[in-house]
Amino acid sequence: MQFKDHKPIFLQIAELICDEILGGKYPEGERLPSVREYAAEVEVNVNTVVRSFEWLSQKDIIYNKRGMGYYTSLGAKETVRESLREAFFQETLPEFVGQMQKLGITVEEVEQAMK
Amino acid sequence: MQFKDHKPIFLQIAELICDEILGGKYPEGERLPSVREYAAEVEVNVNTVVRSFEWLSQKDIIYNKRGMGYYTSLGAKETVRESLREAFFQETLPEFVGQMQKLGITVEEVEQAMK
DNA sequence: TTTAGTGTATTAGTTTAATAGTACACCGCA
DNA sequence: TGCGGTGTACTATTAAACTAATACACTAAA
Repeated sequence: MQFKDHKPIFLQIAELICDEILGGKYPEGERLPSVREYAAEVEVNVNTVVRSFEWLSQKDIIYNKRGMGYYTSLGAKETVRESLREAFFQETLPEFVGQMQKLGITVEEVEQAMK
Repeated sequence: MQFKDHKPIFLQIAELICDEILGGKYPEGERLPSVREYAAEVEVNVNTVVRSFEWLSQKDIIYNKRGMGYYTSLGAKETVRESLREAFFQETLPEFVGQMQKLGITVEEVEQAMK
């Protein structure tokens, strides 16, 4: 897997899993691949995936069953969706608008480029 | 100065200088503060500012006069502007649109939030 | 009970960014 | 010439992220 260099890999993996949950790959209560499997899949060290899973656990997106593995929490999809929507409107959008103003880019230019 | 933790400080400083050039603070051919001055201003180590200045030199945005200091290049403002516009249309905008689609956010919602 | 697959814990080493302090060559100017 | 301000080079240290390898307790299933 390709990672961007400016952001910790374990966070990029956590976000990837969020995207997969959002895309329906792991329905609520579904078991995720083990840390060793996932590490092999994205070609990364096991410890890095452990950090990603712990990060997601802390956000109540997944949880652990001792000796069995990690499972998606109830309402995980909605949790992820809400979390990302909030980040979009509170951070991404203002940043986006700020850049537009700074560079003198009009709404029309954006609409034109979006096609 | 406040720095974000996920991005190298020397890059954030370089971008800050780009913004200042864009804002007209350092016209073409104008001398920048010395590395020591700038380091004191943003409360950072001298070596970090050195890296920022070297990074900007490599992009032909500023240049060095031996024993005298750094100066903005001819066309620096336009160089910065073009560079940022390209990044906007090639990276920021596609990423923005991708997030909208992923989260099911409509153009109307964005327009509403922008007010 | 044994076995294989879980997560977890620990230790060690590498890399990159940043800090800190020092020394040096260059330049303008008094 | 000599002084003070430039950038530059160098070494050392710290912290975070990542890699690597190992050991261990837990669980389900044979």
